[in-house]
Amino acid sequence: MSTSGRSTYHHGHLRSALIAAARALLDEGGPDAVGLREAARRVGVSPTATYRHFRDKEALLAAVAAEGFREFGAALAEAGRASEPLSAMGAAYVDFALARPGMFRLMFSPLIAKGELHPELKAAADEAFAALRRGVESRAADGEGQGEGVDAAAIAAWSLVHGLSHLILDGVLPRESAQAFKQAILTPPKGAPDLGRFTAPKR
Amino acid sequence: MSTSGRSTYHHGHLRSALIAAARALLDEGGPDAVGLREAARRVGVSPTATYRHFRDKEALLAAVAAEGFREFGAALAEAGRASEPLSAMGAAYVDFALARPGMFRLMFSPLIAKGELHPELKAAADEAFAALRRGVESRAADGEGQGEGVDAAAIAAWSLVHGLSHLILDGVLPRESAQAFKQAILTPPKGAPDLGRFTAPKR
DNA sequence: TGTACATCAGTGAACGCGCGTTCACTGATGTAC
DNA sequence: TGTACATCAGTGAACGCGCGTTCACTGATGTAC
Repeated sequence: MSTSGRSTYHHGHLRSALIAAARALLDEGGPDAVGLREAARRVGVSPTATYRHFRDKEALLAAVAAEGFREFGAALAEAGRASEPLSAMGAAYVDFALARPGMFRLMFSPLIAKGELHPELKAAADEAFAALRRGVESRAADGEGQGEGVDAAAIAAWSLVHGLSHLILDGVLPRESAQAFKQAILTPPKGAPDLGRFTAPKR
Repeated sequence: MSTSGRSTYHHGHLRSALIAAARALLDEGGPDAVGLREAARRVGVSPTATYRHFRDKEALLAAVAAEGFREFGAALAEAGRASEPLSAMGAAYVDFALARPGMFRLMFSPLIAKGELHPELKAAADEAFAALRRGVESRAADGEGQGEGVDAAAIAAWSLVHGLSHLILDGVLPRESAQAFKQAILTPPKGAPDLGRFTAPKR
């Protein structure tokens, strides 16, 4: 029952407890603030115990990021069921980034990009991105630009929300205006940006 | 003459040499790889000597980032003189990010965002952003959406190139396709995304 | 033209810190007979 | 129903590392007279 005042020698849910601790550190100080020792300390366990559950620090980070991608993907998928999927997903994207900056950064950190080493992470990330793509495709379907244009449209839309998220997160754009920005940018006042017009890139 | 095999007790250009070393570290391993000790080591000087020229590590990073912003601003300003300023500037933005990932990351790192503490950095950043804004304004001027729309348009265009840069840098989108992406996204095939149509956000 | 001396730009040793990881270990659990 | 024993999940001490920063210092430079 108590997390810190553990009385039994065996923890019981150490793996998930470590992930939770790592997430807390992530929230507090970003990816750089996550450490095996500190996570173990918070859980009330020796640093060594960590290695029962994770091969190394990177494995812990990968597990955390995988959780993040699963939640991210779920949020995007749900937004995709709205009446205006594209703008709802864009809003969901930015909301996620602003609500969990540390997690967002970790998810897109280059450390984690070595996907092959962490299949669980790769799967979760792939699915989140697939949800994103589905949203753009649904939109392109009732516009004119199909096939070719979809890739570029997806990339443009993705870049837009991703960039907006980062600019706010990094303190370049004011945080308070996030809502206004989102609405202004994501709900075109009719006849405005059709992102499905471009030619597709190679891949 | 020789940088490493220094014979004189006094270095002569230690400040700029440290900045250069820090830039090299930045290129090699990103912001986290920059350290006072390592920079000093590369210049062939004791760690302590650093403190003659920089109050602390953050001051060194700020000086480096300021250089980055000056070069960034110059590149943007030059692109702004092209026949299609907006797309030229977008291309210049992404080029800069891809050519100097470490610098780009440092420039937008939250550590540095405490602008007030580093006036030189703040000035350089402000000017770069002003150049960016001028580009968008020039475009909005010959379209219909003026005044109100400019802020949102600038933010949208900025978000687009910023997000694209990050997605490529982070290995989410393939690097090889950068050129194709840039062209597809930034040179609208006529009648496509007019980013000047939105209502302006609060600030 | 020479010299005293303040100022400037470095040195070298040391501090405390927190980190990831390895080692040999011990306490708890659960399964086979 | 009890017991032997393999397996599992932890402990505790130690490793080497590199970091930012401070201290008291010394060598070089340049200026005033």
